[in-house]
Amino acid sequence: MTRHLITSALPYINGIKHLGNLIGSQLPADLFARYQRGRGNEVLFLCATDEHGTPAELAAAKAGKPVADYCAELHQVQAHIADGFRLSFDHFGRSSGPQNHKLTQHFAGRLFDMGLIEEVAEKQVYSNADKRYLPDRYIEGTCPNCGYDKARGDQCENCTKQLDPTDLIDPRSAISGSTDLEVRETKHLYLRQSKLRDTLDQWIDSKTGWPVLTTSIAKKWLHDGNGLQDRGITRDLDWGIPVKRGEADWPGMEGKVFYVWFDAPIEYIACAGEWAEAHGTDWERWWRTDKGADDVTYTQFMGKDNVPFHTLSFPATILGSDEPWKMVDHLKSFNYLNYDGGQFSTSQGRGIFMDQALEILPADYWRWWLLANCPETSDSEFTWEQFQQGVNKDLADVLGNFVSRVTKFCRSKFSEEVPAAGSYGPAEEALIADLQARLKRYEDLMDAREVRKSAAELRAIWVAGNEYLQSVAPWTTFKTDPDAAAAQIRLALNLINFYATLSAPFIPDAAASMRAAMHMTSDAVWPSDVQKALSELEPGHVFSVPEVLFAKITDDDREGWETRFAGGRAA
RNA sequence: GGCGCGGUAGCUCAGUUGGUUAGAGCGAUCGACUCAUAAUCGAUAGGUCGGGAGUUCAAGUCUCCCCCACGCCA
Repeated sequence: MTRHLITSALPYINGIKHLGNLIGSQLPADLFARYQRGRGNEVLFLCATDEHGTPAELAAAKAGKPVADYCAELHQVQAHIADGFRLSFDHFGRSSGPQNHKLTQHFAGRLFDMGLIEEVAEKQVYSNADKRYLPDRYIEGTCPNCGYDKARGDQCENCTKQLDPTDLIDPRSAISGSTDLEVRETKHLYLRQSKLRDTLDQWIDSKTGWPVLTTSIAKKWLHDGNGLQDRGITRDLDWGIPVKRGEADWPGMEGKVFYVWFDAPIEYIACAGEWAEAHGTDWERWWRTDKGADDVTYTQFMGKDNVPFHTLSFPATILGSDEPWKMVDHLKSFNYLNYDGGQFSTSQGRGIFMDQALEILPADYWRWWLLANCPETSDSEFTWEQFQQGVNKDLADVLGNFVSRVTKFCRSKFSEEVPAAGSYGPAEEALIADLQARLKRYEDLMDAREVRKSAAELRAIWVAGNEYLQSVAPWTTFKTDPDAAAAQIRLALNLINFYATLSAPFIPDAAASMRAAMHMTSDAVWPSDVQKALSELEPGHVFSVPEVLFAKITDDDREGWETRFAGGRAA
């Protein structure tokens, strides 16, 4: 039995995520977690909300709530929706939790001791009206280059010129519009990750089997221009983890907090602590190589925008601490899912959001289509027509209808019991051999975290059942040799169970329905031996004809949704 | 502008270290079957592999240039 630590990139707290966010990290992570559990391996699957930073503060202010209350509320909302999508986190934590406070402060102190943190004095824009320092992108003004009057302090979106806030003409706060701004000098901590460049470079070189996307992004940041740059890890904000050196105060850093990118990945570890606390168990055997985590395989899932933090910043934090923390073994990154010719956009409310998706269809529909079409090697695209076609064909026609035709045939010609007569012959042996080979391919692809190809192989396994039925044609056999037909349908009934177990990582609800229809009460066991698995249902075993597993998406449904989701999301 | 990932059948995508007639699913057409959610199964058609040049006995697969789309630029 192997042990798998699995984390999904942490969704930011300021609202409900869209399907592009879902397929970029949480859903493939869940697929892998469910698969590994299905194989009988030990899994710890963690995720959490990423709660600190200016956007959270602003969202809370907009909602008229204290930021802590706002985050607590949105955490519940996100947890509920995650549950709706059947994301099987062992723990869904919060980066604002006490464990993360302590651990983040520990890492900062440790990095300081190792000479990897320095204090830097820098100038920042302070808004008297907002009573806060403004991040560059929250300062607007006229671009000195092109005259665009809504240029941001980091870059002009019109002419793309990169700017400093002080370059702007007539700068104003993007939050309040106030022009009562002043430049103040403030001190911040910088993580000297440039000192770790060679270490990180070698570490990444030692990894094989990572997506090209992952390594190419990491390498670019390591070698581009002047190489890896040091980064500020503190901010002048109220909402965050107070800057401390371990448990001690940090002179000169009073009133400052750690920057969100520093504390968020540390939550991966703290989240295990939260989980352990809730279950009265030990988390260090998952995270400390000196305490049993040596045999853990750690896989991270994330969208490509998160790759630099996971390949460089977070490893710099861990390696820099010179403590025996578990490092990531496999870093699976995804491209973006587009929506109908453009991007999904949280800020513009463009696309389909997780709560809306669940309002119109069961989770399995989304899980299947998103995983089978995930943006694995390049950006991919969601269109309603393709979604409708894909779901109807794969789930309703190929899999769902298979269950229907088999159970209903048996009920009408025999009974709602597994028929006993006849025995498996050459056709059945051939099918079993074929399935054994396909199962091996499926396992290999799933082990390699090849999402699309795994879905394609699973679908081919479903198709094999239809091919078999079509070739042996029990409805014809029945007329001349009912015993042979009985054996054929006995095999087909067993296939339903077989499919349920294999498909559960993709479509857990439907898989459960299939097992329930077959009156399976024990936990599913991975069907490593196909021959054995297809004899699991004994003659006389009672089953039920289930409700339609997947109702089809009609053209009317599709057109209605196309219209409903054509505009932005109503605020 | 720099860099990154792509540009393969109508659509969505596979194509190891260059090597026999470039593959899959969907869609389309034709046929088979009738147990089933008008489902299933089979067959057929469809590509000068973005464009050009080069290396090679041989390039979708390597080199150079160009075009297009998307993304990143702390």
